[in-house]
Amino acid sequence: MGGRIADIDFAAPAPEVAQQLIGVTLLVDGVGGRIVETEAYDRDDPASHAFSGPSRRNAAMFGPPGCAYVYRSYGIHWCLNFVCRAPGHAAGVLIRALEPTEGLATMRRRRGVEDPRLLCAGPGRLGQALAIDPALNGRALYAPPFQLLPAPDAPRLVLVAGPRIGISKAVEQPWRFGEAGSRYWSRPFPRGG
DNA sequence: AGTATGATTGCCT
DNA sequence: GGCAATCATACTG
Repeated sequence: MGGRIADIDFAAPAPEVAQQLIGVTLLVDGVGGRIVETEAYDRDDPASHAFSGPSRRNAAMFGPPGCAYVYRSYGIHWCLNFVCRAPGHAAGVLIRALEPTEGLATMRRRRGVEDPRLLCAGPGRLGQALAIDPALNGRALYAPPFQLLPAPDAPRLVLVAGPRIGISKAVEQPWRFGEAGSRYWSRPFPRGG
């Protein structure tokens, strides 16, 4: 089916894609791990980069679903999103945390820390650990260097949800999702997990 | 042109 | 808990 990669339907609304992605293994050049935390951003979402219309930075969000949207955060970090819904809709899912499983030594070297819980816990840390950079902006997620591997135990995954982090608008929207009980979140969820 | 604001992190007290 | 780093974008004039 068009738009479907691994077990993910990128044509679906962002909150659904954000939940489908939990448990999926994300690798960039063979380095990465299981996605344990995501956030959804929709086109008509005051907290989204796409809310104010197309710009040079968010152009990838207005492109086809199933591609990467890479942006610079606070002038320092490179953060990775997956574009979803129809082309031009400009919805996306921010990948916020991984449970590291592949390329631990590489990620430790890139991050400069040993603790596996500090390698990919947060969008900026994840970007550094996976060497996310602007060259990946707009690239398809179904082709190298990206790999998305289905979660073998997806039906058994238990998810938690809560408000998104670091935003000032639409703060009450519970569009942050995580794998219940994971020790690799960027921050705890308010009540569950 | 100038100013304010971030989908953050790490270091400081 | 506070705050600097650092820069693209948005908003003001």
